Amino acid sequence: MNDPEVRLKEMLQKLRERRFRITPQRLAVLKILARSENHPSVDMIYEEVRRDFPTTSLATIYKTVTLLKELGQVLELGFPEGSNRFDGNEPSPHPHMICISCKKIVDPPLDSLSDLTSEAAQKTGFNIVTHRLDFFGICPECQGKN
Amino acid sequence: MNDPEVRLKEMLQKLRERRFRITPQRLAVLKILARSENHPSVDMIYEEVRRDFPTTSLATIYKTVTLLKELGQVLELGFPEGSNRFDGNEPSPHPHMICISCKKIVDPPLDSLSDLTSEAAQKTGFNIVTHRLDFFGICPECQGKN
DNA sequence: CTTCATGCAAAACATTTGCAGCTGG
DNA sequence: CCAGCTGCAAATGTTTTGCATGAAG
Repeated sequence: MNDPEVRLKEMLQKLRERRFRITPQRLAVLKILARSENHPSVDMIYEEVRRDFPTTSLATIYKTVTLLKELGQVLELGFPEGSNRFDGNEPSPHPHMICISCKKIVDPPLDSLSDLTSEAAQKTGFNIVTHRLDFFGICPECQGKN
Repeated sequence: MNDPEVRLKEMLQKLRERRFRITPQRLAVLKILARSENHPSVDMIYEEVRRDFPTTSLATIYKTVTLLKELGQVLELGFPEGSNRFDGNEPSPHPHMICISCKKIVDPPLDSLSDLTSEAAQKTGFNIVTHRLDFFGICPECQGKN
C-alpha cells in the first residue's frame, strides 16, 4: 500500500498545479481516497464526508471524484449493476478481486499484464491505452459464513 | 469463431430443456446472438429484430437476453457509462479489445488466464467464480481516421 | 385451454446537469 | 473581488417491473 500522506500531497499538488480550489469538502474527499484500502463507492465517501460536513451534497462528491479521475489521481472501477468504486491509493490500472457476496474489493499481489497487453496489441493492431482485470469470487470470510 | 448454426441449436436446446417457449421474437434474438461477431447492444438487437417484427418491444429484448444469460448461453459485458454488450457466439469469459473511438469490440486470440487465475486465488484465498479482462484502445481503422 | 410471453408505460437507480448563491485565494 | 465551487432539484439514460392482452404448446 502507498503512503496515504504522500498520496494526499500528490493529489493536492495536482489540484494546485491546475489552479483548482482546495475546499473543505474536496479536502475531506481527498483524504478518504488517499488512505482507502476498501475501494469506496461514492455513497461511502458521501457518508463519511457528511460526518464532518453535514451539508455536503452527493453532487459535490461526484464532481470531486470525476475531477480527480481526470487528473489521473483516482482509478474508477465502474459496475453496471451497482455503484462504482474508487481507488485513490493506487490510481494506475491493476487487477482486482471482488467478493460477489460482501462486495469487498482487494488488490491481489500479481505481476503486471504487460506481456499480455503487448501480445494483444500485436495480434489485433490496437493501440492499447488502458485495461481492466477483475476476478469475481467468494472471499475467505464469506466462504466461512456459507 | 463458433459455428452459428451449432450455437443456435445449443440455445434452442437449452430453452426446450427448461420448458421455455420458442416465440418468433425469441428466435430472432437467438439468431442474432448466435452469429454475432460484433457484440451487439440491446439496442442493436432491438433494431434488427424490429425489421422482421416491427411491434417488438425493448422490454422483450431485455427479458430474452437476461434469460439467455441465466441459461449460460450469452456473455454480458456490462459498462456503467453506456449500454451493455452481448456475446452469444462465445458465452464463456474471455478477453476483449474495446475501441474507445468507435466502440467496436473484438476477441483477441490470447491464451487463457488460468495461470493468473489460480495464482490470484492462491494468494488471496478467494474462491474464484469468473473473471473479466478488457483492453481499451484505438482499433486499426480508427487510428487511420486520426 | 392454461400457462407463459409480449408490449406498453411507469418505476427504479446511479449519475449528470442547470443554476442561484456562496467562498477560496 | 470574482472565477470557480457548492447544494439543491430536475433531467438523463439504461434497465426493470406491473399488468392486461395475446399466443405457444
